[in-house]
Amino acid sequence: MKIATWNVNSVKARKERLLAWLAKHSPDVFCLQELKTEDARFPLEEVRAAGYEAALHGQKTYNGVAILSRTPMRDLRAGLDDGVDDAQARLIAATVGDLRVLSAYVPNGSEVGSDKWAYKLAWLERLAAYLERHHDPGQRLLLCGDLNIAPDDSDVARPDEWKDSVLCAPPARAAFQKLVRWGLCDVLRQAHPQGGVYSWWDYRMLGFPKNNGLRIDHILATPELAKLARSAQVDRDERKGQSPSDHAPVVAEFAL
DNA sequence: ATGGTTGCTTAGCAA
Repeated sequence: MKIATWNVNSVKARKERLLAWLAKHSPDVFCLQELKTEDARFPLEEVRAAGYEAALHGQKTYNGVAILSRTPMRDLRAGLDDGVDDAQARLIAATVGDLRVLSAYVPNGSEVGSDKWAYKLAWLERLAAYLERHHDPGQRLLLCGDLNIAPDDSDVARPDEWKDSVLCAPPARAAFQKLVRWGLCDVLRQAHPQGGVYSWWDYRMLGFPKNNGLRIDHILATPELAKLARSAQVDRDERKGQSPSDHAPVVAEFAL
């Protein structure tokens, strides 16, 4: 079973790339982030024609997440489901077979110390509470998406340049470790323990040509599921060419 | 070097 996650940075701007990627890689489950569009404007017919069902939690202009699946999904849940008044569409969950799948777009946080930074840390706390409330580490659970955290310096091409950023600051990394301690394994790290694998390169300052990358997109799995991982990688080629997203897809194969 | 680029929406925000 092939699982993938990709921050597309606008599904409308990336429609042709998305359809081409589906045709080429045929993931069984594909988590998407930053759709930047309402559900009614998602290219549903084209995605269906490619052989996928879609669970959508869209939003105009910003955010928006989805899960695509070749087989039927059930028990869809959008949002953090905690009663907080929050208009930002950043989480959707669905069950595929006996697998619970979460597609998450964690807030970027802008600058350390800003209001957006506080929202990021609060959102991560709410995500941890969501896991406690709805799940346990004994289940087959996948948390996929743009978590906007580079867990370790080995996930950053230029650690000194990024150490004070919202992607690397200690409170963000501590929030990631809290998810790990709860019972989520970092499947991509497991496949590349030496690091040096990146999933995002800033459009600015020639980020990709200089390979000034960070690993902020993740496939996390509960322990029994992580043991079934057979491969995990970043499709770095998707970052190349005309009109790429600033993120590359992360792909993992499971013996399921 | 508070720079630089992209997308959405149309001047300014978010990343």
